[in-house]
Amino acid sequence: MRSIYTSARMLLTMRDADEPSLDELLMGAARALRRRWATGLGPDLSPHDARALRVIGHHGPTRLGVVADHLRIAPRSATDVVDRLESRGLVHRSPDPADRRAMTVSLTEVGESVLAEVDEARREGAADFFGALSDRERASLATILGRLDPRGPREG
Amino acid sequence: MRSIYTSARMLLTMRDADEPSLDELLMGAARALRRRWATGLGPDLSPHDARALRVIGHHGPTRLGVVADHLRIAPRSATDVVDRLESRGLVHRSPDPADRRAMTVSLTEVGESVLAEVDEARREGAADFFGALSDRERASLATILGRLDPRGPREG
DNA sequence: TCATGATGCTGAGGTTACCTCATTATGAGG
DNA sequence: CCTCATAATGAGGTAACCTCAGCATCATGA
Repeated sequence: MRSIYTSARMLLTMRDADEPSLDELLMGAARALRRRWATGLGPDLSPHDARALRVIGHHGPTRLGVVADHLRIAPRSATDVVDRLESRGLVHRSPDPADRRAMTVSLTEVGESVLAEVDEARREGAADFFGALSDRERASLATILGRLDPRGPREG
Repeated sequence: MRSIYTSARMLLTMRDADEPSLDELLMGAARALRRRWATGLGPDLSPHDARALRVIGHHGPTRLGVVADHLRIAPRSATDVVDRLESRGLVHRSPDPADRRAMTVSLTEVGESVLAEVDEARREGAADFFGALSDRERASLATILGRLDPRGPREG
């Protein structure tokens, strides 16, 4: 209990006022990386649509509901997202052979190549972004970030 | 079976498939912190409105246009944001004494106390989130994140 | 000093990406 | 086979943006 007040709390509250705090640094870095990725996408594909493309491409033939889960949107909204991608020729629907109620979505050839570009730009952006760090720093960063609890305070 | 190569590129591209990459770790950590903050806000204040409240509270009497700049929205949209906060009694408009075209926005007493709560929840959320780390790890994380370029690749 | 153009806010109206609810078709268990 | 759950989608609504136009005011320079 003492450590909350003697260490963690101190480090987080008694810093110099003009230095960014840890949370600002973290959010700033995330924002910078997101911006870099977004500019790499070009004007024709929103980050959200790119994400949908990645989900579908990674998953293979994907049910609409699965797309919704991964994008954290309502199932009904996945229909619209897929409609949009389909109208641009990036994906196509097929009936799910295992369940005649369901549709699966897959990438078209155009979709595959667009996804390859997106993935490459993304990988390149990340490599460039983290390229400012040394190998040791990258390893250290990965270790530390890995120790942060990605779940809420009281969930698991 | 991984090779002896440990260069930067290798670290970024030849990781184990089930281990999250550095960019995933970073975005995951940012998302976790954002979620923690959002749940602390309660259902009555969106993250965006909370941000507006912080901008106004930190700035003192703030022109609508300044609010727009900080929220990265069009000036016209700042009017709506301030309308909403005003209708909830959190801020009030006053004419700008230096420019009779302009309005400034300030926190009401209620706004001050809501902002104090928001700030406290935010600070607490961050302290709790980074509390999983040791002092050394926090210091190291701050140093490393500080070395990442928050600007784009070719801007400054 | 006054015409001219820029600036600050807001009314009007449009777009977009969500949402809920209802409907249709199908699956799955008593 | 009857009933309930589930998958996708049509219909319709909402919230948060946007642009454009308009009004008041400021700033400039002839």
